[in-house]
This record gives sequence, C-alpha cells and structure tokens, in this order.
Amino acid sequence: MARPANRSSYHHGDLRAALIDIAVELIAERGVDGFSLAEASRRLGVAVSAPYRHFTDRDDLVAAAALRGCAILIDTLAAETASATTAEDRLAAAARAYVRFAAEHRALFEAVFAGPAHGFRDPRLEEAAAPVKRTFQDAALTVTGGDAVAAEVLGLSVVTVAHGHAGMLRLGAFGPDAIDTAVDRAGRAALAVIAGRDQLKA
Amino acid sequence: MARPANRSSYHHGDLRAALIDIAVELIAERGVDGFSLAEASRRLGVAVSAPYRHFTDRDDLVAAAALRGCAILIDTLAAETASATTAEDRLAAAARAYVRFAAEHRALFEAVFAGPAHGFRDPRLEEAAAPVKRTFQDAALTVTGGDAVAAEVLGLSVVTVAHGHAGMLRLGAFGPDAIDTAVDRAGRAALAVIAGRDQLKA
DNA sequence: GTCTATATCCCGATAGAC
DNA sequence: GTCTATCGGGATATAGAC
Repeated sequence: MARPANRSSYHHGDLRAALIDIAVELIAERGVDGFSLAEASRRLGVAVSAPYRHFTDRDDLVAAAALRGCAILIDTLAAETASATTAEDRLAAAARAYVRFAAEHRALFEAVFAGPAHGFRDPRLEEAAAPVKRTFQDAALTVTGGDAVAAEVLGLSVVTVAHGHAGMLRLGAFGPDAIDTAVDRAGRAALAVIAGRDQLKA
Repeated sequence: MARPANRSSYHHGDLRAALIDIAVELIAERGVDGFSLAEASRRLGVAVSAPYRHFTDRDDLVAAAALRGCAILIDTLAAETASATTAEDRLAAAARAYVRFAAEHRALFEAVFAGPAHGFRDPRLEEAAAPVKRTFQDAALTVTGGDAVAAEVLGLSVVTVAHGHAGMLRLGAFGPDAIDTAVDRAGRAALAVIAGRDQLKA
C-alpha cells in the first residue's frame, strides 16, 4: 500500500516489500499455486531475476506473505476479543475475527493455510501461527473454568467451526452480504458449541 | 480399480475410465492445481493427445472426477445416516460421513470443492451436489420439528462444522489416528451445535 | 481411437555484465 | 541491486497419419 504508482521507484530500496504486496494481489487472483515469480516481476516492471536478490526462491516469497498474514490474523484476534465482556463472548469473538480475516484477506489466509496439504511447511510459519491456537485455547480455558482438558477440546472445536465458516464462505454458501453473514453465523455457531459443550467430551 | 495392470488394454475401450482413475491419483498426490493431462497420459502410457478424444480439455476431466466424488459422497451420507435412531443422531451421522468422505477420498473431495475459489464452476456439479445440502437440511428439519427457517440455519451450520473438521484434518490439526479423531469430533461438535441451537437464531 | 509431431506458451533458476 | 540472456523443463492443444 505504500506507493502504488511510480514503478521506477522500485528499482532501488523497497523491491522486497513491493514483491510481497504484489504476491498478495496475485495470490488473491489466482491462488497460491497459480502465483509465479515471473508474473510478479512483470507487474512490477523488473527483471525476472531481480526477486532472487530478496528471496531465495518462489516459496520463500509465499512464506513471507504467509508470515505477514499470520501477524495480521493475530492482531485481528487480539483487537476483536479485547472488547468482549464474558468468557463465552470472547471465544465467539475470536471465531468472528478468524472468519473476518479470512474474508478480508483471502490471499493472506490462503498463504497461511495452503501449505501443508501438499508440499512442506515453513517452520517459521509454524512458530508464527502458535499464538492463534493460544488465543482460542486461553479463551476456552476461561469458559471451562480451568479444566485444561475440556478447554483444549473446546478451543479446537471453536477454531474448527470458524475455519469451516471461512471455507464455506469461499465456496459461496452464504448469499448476499456473504461476509457479514458468515462472520455473524460463525459467532453464533461458536456460542452454540459452547452452550452444548457437554456433548464434546468422549 | 478395474484393471490396474496391463496398460495395453487401455489402448481401446476404457481409456476414459482409466483417465478418471489416474486423475484421482494425481489429484491426491499434487492437488487439483498440480494435476496435468500430460502427466496422466504419461502414467497411462498413452500419447498426450489421446485424452482429448474423451474430454474436451483438462478441466473437463477434473469435473468428471468431481462428479464421481459427488456420487460417492451422497452414497456415503445415505449409508451412514440410515442407521441413526434419533433425529439428532441422523444429523450428526451426516457430519461424520462428510468428514469420513473427505478423509478417505481426499482427491475427490478436493475436486468437488476446489472449484469456485478461483476459476469457474461446472453447472453439472452444482446440480449433482444439491442432494448433499438436502441430506443435511432434511435431517435438520426433523430436529427442529418442522420449523423450516430454523432447519435451514441448523443444517447449514452442521455442514459447515463438518467442512471445518475436514479442513482442519487436512491441516494436520488432529494428532495420531487423525481420521477417526476428526470424524468423531465432527459428530460430537454437530451434537453440541444441535444442543445449543437456540444460540443460532438472530 | 490412438500416435507422432509440432506450435505456443509459461515457469524457475542461473551466469555474467553493468 | 538490477538487467540481459539463456538453459531446461513442462503444460495445453491441434494437425494429420494410421
């Protein structure tokens, strides 16, 4: 977002940042698999070899986008859960934030989560994503009143509910006002799971 | 699965079916985006031009795999929900079947649901997938005792919960015995949503 | 219905000049 | 830190022989 115009300015200084920006755009358009360094270079008006000064290879740039996504997701979670009053609401707010991030930063969301299905995962990303899990499990621990085992199950269930809403949103399952609908329903579904959490234990 | 050996038999008769089989294999290995007609032809020992006698283009073959996946998913849903005694259990069984299908037929699941994010969707697939939605909503209608509005919300919520478990399973969120764990948890989460369904309404 | 051959295109990555 | 040039590989799709 820094300087969308004047491509010649990329010739020195911030090509690295510009590449991440354009990678996000391209991933949004064609998906992680459809992203290519060649196309990114073309759009920035630089040689195809230029990116290799800043990233070791194609996947390294994708990983950089994923790391940025992780940071934004964590910030979003922190901001949206801060205003919650009850423990239940805090957990539901985390679910809403998760879906909102997936909707508003589709490319970053895909970069973060597209990895492990096929191919390998960057350990930096593994580490960077840990606070996401923590956010849900900390909130769940408050809900369960300190029962760590139940909290782990509940936290994972709620983040899974949120993940499902993000996926169904991508599939177009929520009609008009899809984003707001998906966010709202994710929050309600989270509250429903919390309310019926007795059913979760084996 | 018909005739895994004797590639020369493909030279006449069932290349179409063999291509779908090999497409499923390749999608499982490299994902929908990583699948190529060229590689499929190579593995079957036929010329790269041969598939074009049976499919108009690459996407047409992927669509054929998706249609097969849809049929299997619908069968799986029907079989697993048949033995349920209560309405709640029938809905939860649908969630379990959904996750089990996603786990045991990962490639087919991806072929069915990978489409709409980027690129276009085959209308045949749209039509073929309708019974899936119906299965969940019919079961939900029984749970809500005939309340159609509540049933629509509940049915979508439960299938979304199942979809989330399928996605998190792919991400490796469930440890050892991942498949059984994911299936089991999806069923329990569905029951939790059903139990707490008062929270779903706006 | 399948093959050979080919046209066209895009990609990742590197070497060496500037 | 970027450019030019290039190598090597793989994909889609078509034309025409058999």
